[in-house]
Amino acid sequence: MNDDQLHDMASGLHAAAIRLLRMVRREDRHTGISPPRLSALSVLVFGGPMSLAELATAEEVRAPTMSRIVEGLVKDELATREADPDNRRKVRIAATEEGRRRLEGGRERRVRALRERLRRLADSEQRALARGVEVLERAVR
Amino acid sequence: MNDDQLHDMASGLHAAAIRLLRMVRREDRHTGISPPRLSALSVLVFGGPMSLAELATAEEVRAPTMSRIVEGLVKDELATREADPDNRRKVRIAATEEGRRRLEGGRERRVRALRERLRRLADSEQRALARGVEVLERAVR
DNA sequence: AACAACCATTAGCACAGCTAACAATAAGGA
DNA sequence: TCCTTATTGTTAGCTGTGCTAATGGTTGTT
Repeated sequence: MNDDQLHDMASGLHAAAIRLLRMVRREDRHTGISPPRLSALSVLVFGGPMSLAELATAEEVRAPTMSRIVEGLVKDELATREADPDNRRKVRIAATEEGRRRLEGGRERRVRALRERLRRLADSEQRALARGVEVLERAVR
Repeated sequence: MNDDQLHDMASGLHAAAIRLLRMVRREDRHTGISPPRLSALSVLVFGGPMSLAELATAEEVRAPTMSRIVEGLVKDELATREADPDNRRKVRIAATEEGRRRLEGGRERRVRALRERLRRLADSEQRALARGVEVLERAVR
């Protein structure tokens, strides 16, 4: 595909992604967790325990900001924060079981809402989208 | 496609959309406009002038929140706010030329960043993704 | 004319983003 | 070893964004 075609595709994909996430985000109010905390928790659940700096980098936020987000997660018992035994400057932040459950419940609601949308498509459209999603997953990795 | 297959596709699409937007969002720092203001400005540019309630609904925030976001846009001369002549309870909010320019510049940077990613894909992958994007655009409308 | 409904703003709270400054620990060189 | 420097995280203090409750105007209704 040439530059203009790629540009048009990127433009359409960008707009669609915005609409998609705006749609599913409505489901998050059921979790009772704020968006920044939910997002950080997601990184902990899928990425495993990590230091504050790692978590801040993953969320594209500065260390002081993440420090307070973690503080909130710990207060609500969704995560734990303990000193790293190897390097006592570092902290090791991890999701709790309750954190895992709450995150997974929220994510499941998002995915189900999206699935209901996709269900309305014709079967040929569903298959075309499925192939597109496979490609997209590699492209954004 | 059956329920499980749709669920898997929805799950993959959801994760990919998150990664995609997190990626392109980095370009926004060049605009010098905060994310909520940029998003509201985008609705004004693409949706045309509208009332505060309409803008708040589009952004899925409450009226007082949008009132202050608009206040910021007006202060920076990215939008105008004037009384609706037909119904003086309402306000008519519109993007300024400068607002249009700043938004379009930022969006263009986002799309270009995404395009560069898509460029790396094989031609057959690009075509498959293009078809998927067409389907997706209808699904989220 | 009185009352109700609607639209936006203001007040006041909690939280999220930032930079600057600090405290604690680790690493390295004289 | 001891002093210096780098690294890691937190605290302080600011701006901005989200909410609910309350208020001020305007419009519509009876």
